[in-house]
Amino acid sequence: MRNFHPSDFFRGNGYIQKMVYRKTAATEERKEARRRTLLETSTRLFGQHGYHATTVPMIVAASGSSTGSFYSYFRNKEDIFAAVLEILGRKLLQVLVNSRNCLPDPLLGPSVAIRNLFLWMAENPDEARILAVESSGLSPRLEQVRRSILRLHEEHVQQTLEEDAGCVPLENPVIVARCVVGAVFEVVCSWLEEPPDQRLPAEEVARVVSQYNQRALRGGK
Amino acid sequence: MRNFHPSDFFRGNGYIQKMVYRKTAATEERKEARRRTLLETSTRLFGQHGYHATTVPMIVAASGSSTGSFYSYFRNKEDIFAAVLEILGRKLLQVLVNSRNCLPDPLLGPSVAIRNLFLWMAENPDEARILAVESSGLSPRLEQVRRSILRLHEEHVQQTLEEDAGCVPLENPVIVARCVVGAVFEVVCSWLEEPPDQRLPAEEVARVVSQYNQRALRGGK
Amino acid sequence: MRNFHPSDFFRGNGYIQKMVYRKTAATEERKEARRRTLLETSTRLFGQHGYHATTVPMIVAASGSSTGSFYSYFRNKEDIFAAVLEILGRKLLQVLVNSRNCLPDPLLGPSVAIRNLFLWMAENPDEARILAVESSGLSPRLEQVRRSILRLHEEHVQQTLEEDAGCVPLENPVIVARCVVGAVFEVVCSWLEEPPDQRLPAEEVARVVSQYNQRALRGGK
Amino acid sequence: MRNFHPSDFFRGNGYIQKMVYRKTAATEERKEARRRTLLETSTRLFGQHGYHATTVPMIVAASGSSTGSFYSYFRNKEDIFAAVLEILGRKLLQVLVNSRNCLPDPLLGPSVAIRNLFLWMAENPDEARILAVESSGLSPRLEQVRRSILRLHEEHVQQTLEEDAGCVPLENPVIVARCVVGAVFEVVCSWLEEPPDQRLPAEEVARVVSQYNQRALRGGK
DNA sequence: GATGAATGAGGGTTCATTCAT
DNA sequence: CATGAATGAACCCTCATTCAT
Repeated sequence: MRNFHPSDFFRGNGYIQKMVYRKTAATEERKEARRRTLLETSTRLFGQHGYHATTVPMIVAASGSSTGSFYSYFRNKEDIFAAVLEILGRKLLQVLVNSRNCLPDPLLGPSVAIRNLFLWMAENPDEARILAVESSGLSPRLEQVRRSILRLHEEHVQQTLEEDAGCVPLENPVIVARCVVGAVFEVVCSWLEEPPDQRLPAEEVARVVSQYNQRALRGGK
Repeated sequence: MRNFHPSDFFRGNGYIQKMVYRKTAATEERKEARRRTLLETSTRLFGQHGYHATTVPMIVAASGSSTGSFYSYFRNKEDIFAAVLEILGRKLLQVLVNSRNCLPDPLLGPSVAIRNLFLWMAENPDEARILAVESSGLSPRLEQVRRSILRLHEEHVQQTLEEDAGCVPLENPVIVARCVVGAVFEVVCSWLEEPPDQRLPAEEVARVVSQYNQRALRGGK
Repeated sequence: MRNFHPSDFFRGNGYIQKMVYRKTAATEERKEARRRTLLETSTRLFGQHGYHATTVPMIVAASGSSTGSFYSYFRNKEDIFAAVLEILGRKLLQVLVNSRNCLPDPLLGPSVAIRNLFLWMAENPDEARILAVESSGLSPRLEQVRRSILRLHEEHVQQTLEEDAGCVPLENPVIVARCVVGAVFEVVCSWLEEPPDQRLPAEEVARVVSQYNQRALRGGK
Repeated sequence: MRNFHPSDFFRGNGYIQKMVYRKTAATEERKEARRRTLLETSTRLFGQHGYHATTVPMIVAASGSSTGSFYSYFRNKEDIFAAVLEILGRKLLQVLVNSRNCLPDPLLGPSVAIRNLFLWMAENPDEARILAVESSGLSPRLEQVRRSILRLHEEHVQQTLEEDAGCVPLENPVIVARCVVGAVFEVVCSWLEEPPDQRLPAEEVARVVSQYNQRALRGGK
């Protein structure tokens, strides 16, 4: 990376924070807040209208910000989308990790995780749409971000499976993990596209999906 | 539909063929051929570059046609994409129907269909990408077309399942069908995104996916 | 050159004219005319406001054209400026060539050419400003075009000098040629920047410049 | 000038120093130092990248300053460029004056001055580029600054010529002075644009240019 | 009927400048 | 007084679509 950009110096992206000229804490906080606002607003807009139909003017208008400000926080539109994706990836992972940690019975492992995954997506339709629908077919860079998120989840699913003694021995856990993700995403998207008043209760759908995968993974046991 | 458009009078879209100016059969055939060329070319381009990155000039240049001509066959870019989608939907259904018809043993039903679905997509990467990736997150109209295709397949899967005595009794076959489709699409896409020289053989992946779903559907039996 | 652009197929730029689908002569002519209009308009605007202050909207407005049209004739703003420069280069060379051809006495060679060069620039202030002022300090590509034009003229001056028996033997004709060009450009620009009612007559200035260089070249003889 | 600006009260621009809030000398010095840093940095940047490609953020970053600070020293970007130009003008004049003062033989006057002018520019490429290339074709105000600098030099050259008894009687010394300046600038710029390893030695080029003008001015004597 | 030149709205992005802190 | 975050006008450019030929 040769040409730096202000956004390179934000916390948590692996670059040390240079130029710590003792800025007032207030300013720093406002910056963080604005950045967060931009990210939240664009998550909503990307989820509702998709990547291409969401324009930078739309984002800044909805955030009460300005074009110039936007470009001081993010290198370009692709950049903010990538940031949104990464956040979603982390949230998603959190859902899985939490599912594993708060487990009453380890035998339920995959089943509970899948159920929670579904429920989280059902409750966060914008996020779900971004992850499952809008993040595909974009630029190579974004495709890569998306892939790396999915890979993380695949790995997590894989681990969960391997820990689960009840599982049938899996020939190719990576592919199986993809099946799980694909199934959940597809069902969530279909469910979200139905008019809210005609939907089955999320809980019920979650149970069906979870059961489906559970059977596939544990051979009916 | 208030304003008619030449393309409304093409065969097979529910409108009777008006404007029977008694053209020579040759002309009619040439028109059909041109339309087909446009559709095939744009299938390739949409599959390779995606909906947004494929421009009308690109399509007509690659088809040896002209912009004006394009717009006499299709109302707009969305229109040709919808037409492409519909064709793909029919091809996909054909794959499933054929799988059912040429079945040695009805007990293998879902398993064989899933395997064939995967193999067809692996052999037709452009078509696969369009169905699984590029057709999501576009305009509401296209979303609807995509949904209606998937619904058809869900119905087909559902039928196959219901005919299959070996299946565990399915609580909600529609959702299960979605799981199947989602799993297959996700695995195909991941597989297509891997560099060709690092991919597992299509046959093998197909077997794993098919097995996964088979287990989910038949409870390991 | 990998990505072609419509403008690549214009006459006279070294690319064979492809796609000669037997277009009507009228259309071809109108295209040529529009292209010429764009070039002439932008020559004027570039000369008056400079490269950076001349915007594409300005050019198309003054040409009675449209943005889209502009970009079908020229790849971008840099491209049209390069085309303008090349035309000016050819015109300039023409002035020099004509000066040599219509020469009453070969001994007058350089002197007459310099005089005509000055007079042509004085009569075409926009063109003069572009060549002498506005074409420097731009992008590397444009710098190169400018340099190649100047090199051509240097070569021409050099030839003229070498043919001229009366010249003092020149140690380094390239540098001398640059002196000539530099002197003429600088004097023209200064002259053009004076308010028209305070200027000396062009003829007189031309004579002084020409004399100056004549003395430098022929050592007072 | 109606609206004052802090920078109006800097030394040496004709305005008496108001606002004598009796600041400590140290503060005053720091301010001067900062201003000088900004000027030196921007000289380098303007010379290397040109006026338009040099942005205010670039200048302040390279100077270790801040935007706000920048605008307390200079009214705007144009302003600092004008200041840079004026400094360069003074330096240039110094070169000429020194040449005249340290002269062993007054007959060599113009010749030595031209040689020194060339050598100074060759050794200070950023400054040379600004004077000869980047300062043309900008805003009217900057054009005026540039012109006034050149006028100073023209006057100096003119004086030198008039003192030089060996000169042929000059009909129009102003124009002749412009010829000299133009020739030197053009040769310097061409020379600077050649890759350093292909350049003739500066000394040699200086000699040729100087000789050329010497002949023009003294008629070979 | 076929052509492709023309259109122009609207996209992403930059950067000089201001002003609250 | 110094700072640098915020601003937004204006840039260049693309491309879906129309329509005269």
